Amino acid sequence: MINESHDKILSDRAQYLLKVLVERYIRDGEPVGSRTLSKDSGLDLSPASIRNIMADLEELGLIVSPHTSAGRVPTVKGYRLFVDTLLKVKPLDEQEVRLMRSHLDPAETSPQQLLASASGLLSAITRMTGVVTLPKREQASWRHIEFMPLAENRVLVILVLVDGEVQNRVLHLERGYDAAALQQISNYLNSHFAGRDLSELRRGLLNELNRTRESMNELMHAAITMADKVFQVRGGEPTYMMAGETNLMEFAELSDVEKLRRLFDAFNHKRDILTLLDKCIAAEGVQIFIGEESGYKVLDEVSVVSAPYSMGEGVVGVLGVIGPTRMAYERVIPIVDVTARLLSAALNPRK
Amino acid sequence: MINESHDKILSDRAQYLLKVLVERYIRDGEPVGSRTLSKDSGLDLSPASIRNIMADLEELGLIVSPHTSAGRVPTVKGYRLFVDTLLKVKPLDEQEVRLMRSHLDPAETSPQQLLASASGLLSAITRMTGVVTLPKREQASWRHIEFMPLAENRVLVILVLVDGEVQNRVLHLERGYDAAALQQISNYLNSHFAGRDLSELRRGLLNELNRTRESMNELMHAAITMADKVFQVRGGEPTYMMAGETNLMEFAELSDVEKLRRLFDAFNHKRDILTLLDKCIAAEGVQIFIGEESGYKVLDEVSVVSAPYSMGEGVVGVLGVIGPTRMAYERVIPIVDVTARLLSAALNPRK
DNA sequence: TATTAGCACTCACCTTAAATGAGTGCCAAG
DNA sequence: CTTGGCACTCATTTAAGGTGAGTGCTAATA
Repeated sequence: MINESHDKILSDRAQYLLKVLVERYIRDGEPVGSRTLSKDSGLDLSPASIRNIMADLEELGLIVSPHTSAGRVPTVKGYRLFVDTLLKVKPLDEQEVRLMRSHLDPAETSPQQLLASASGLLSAITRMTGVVTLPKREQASWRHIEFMPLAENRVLVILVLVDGEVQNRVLHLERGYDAAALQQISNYLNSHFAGRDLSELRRGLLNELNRTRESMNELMHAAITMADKVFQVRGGEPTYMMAGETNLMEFAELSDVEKLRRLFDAFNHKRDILTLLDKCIAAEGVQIFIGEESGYKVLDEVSVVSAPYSMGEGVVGVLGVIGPTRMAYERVIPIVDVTARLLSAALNPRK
Repeated sequence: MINESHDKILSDRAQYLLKVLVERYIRDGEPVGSRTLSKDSGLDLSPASIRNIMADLEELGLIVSPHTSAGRVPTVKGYRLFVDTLLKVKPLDEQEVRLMRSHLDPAETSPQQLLASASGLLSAITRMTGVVTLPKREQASWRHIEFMPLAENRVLVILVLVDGEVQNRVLHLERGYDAAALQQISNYLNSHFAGRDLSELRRGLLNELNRTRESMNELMHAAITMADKVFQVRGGEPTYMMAGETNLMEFAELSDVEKLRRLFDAFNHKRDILTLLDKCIAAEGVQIFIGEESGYKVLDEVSVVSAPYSMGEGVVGVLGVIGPTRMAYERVIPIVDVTARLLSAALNPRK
């Protein structure tokens, strides 16, 4: 009775059986029993022996049975072991990659459209939900700014970033400026600051403000405070693009309307999903959150497979796939990986 | 046996009973039987008499029983009669209107945001799905256009409309232009054509093209063909904003995942919904499509209540609510009506 | 003629019980 | 260590009976 099985290293055979079990469960979604496993494994073992091993696996918390007389199902820990050490990701074949590349054409008119294509592609190819976070732009630089008067002291700001993305917002000011004044302000900012990195811009502005404190005319002062306002509120809250949400309705484990509703609500509120995806932006390659690992209750029954993509210098966003824990990881992982690479390439036609 | 009931005019009493039945069914979603109706109606009639009348109503196709021993449920025809002649829409009380108005603040920074607020408001207040089509802009005029060179013969076009909305798109051209040339082109277009109505613009352009055929320098020619390109493809396909899709999951009649999936897919494909909503743009006030009336199979189980809204001169878009056929029309109708008015008012601060 | 009471009938829905069968744990023998 | 055997568990299925809401019809009543 000495508990020597507690941190017992899994035998190769046990690991192999876990692998077979997970694969089988992923394939058809039903608890797999000892007899099935015995046949499926190809090993020459009787169901009874399999049962012994399964008992070990259960003791280690890698599998559970949903109820007494059902087969076993992988736990999160089981999936984790599976994807971390048992899984063989077979690279996509050339033809698939070519197909994917054709959907992420760098000649696509705008980066925005590229991102939309990427999430659509992920969703279409995996038949699950594709998601792409919009680029963090702290280190992006802008190339042109334009101001335009609106009614009642409001000013429309148009900001063009180097990659051709256009942002616009409306500023409420204390006083109005006429078109000519605004034109001067635009000119001043464009000639002095265009091309600067957004994060270093504010420092530059403050410097300028100090340096020229006395000599400065009112217009320049206005220009600088206005620019400050613009870049202060930059971009609103970050967000993402999704595609294929409805695909998730096909999966039996989500066929409960209440669960679906919670999941979709989470998609709409975005906050949880975003903070989760943000964790991946630091990581190097593909990241996987299985079920409850994510830490969000709504995501208990789904897994997220993600990978960062880059633009210009560094990583700026994350893309991925959301689907049931019981997803075909060995397929999804390379798909996400390749999509991230292709997107990065498409976003950097220069290189 | 002479069929004199065939196009019999409904007695007042029968109509009244239909009204009570529909109201009751809307209230708690279950088939209503003769006994319930007898009590609910307030009339001093026994269930047996009610049954006779219900038989008449059924013969006229206004109600049906889902199965032999259930109560009766309104048919589409029944709902139609109900909303057309039986329904008393009570106007919203002052307080509600004030609340709604506060959510559609004309000081809202951009029209886009106003539309988003409107659909959000509709969804929040009805607990169903709110939808707002984006304005048709054929008659809108623009106030400023700007071109900016991108890599590889592509040009970024920024178009500012009079209401402050900004549109941008990318043109692929046969040859490249440098920043200076594009600047000249912008200047030319802005000084000659800004403020023109978009629909008459192309005519103006063609005239100009003919008038100055020989005397024209290459740049002007480029300007005109470019502008033509811009305004030709104006705006991509029309679309709409939605809010509260997930609210529909609460309704029992849509608790079937398969139905939900089809409905949500329809929302995503937009085409059917848009053509349906477009029909309403011509109508004066509130329009109602009940179930299959819409002509789209996916919408069989839902109703659409819509009203057009205006901006500047005429009607430019439609907003509305999508919910189960069994919705509280007497509440939804005034809500949609008022929202349309408030939105129109907010979009026309001048007037 | 309109209304009503009475009655037989239908049918969804619930409860109960029994049968089924996949799967398990454990033990003793190989 | 492996295996056959065996008793046991328990979700799932099937059948059967009971319940009750609701109906249509008929005949009596006002």
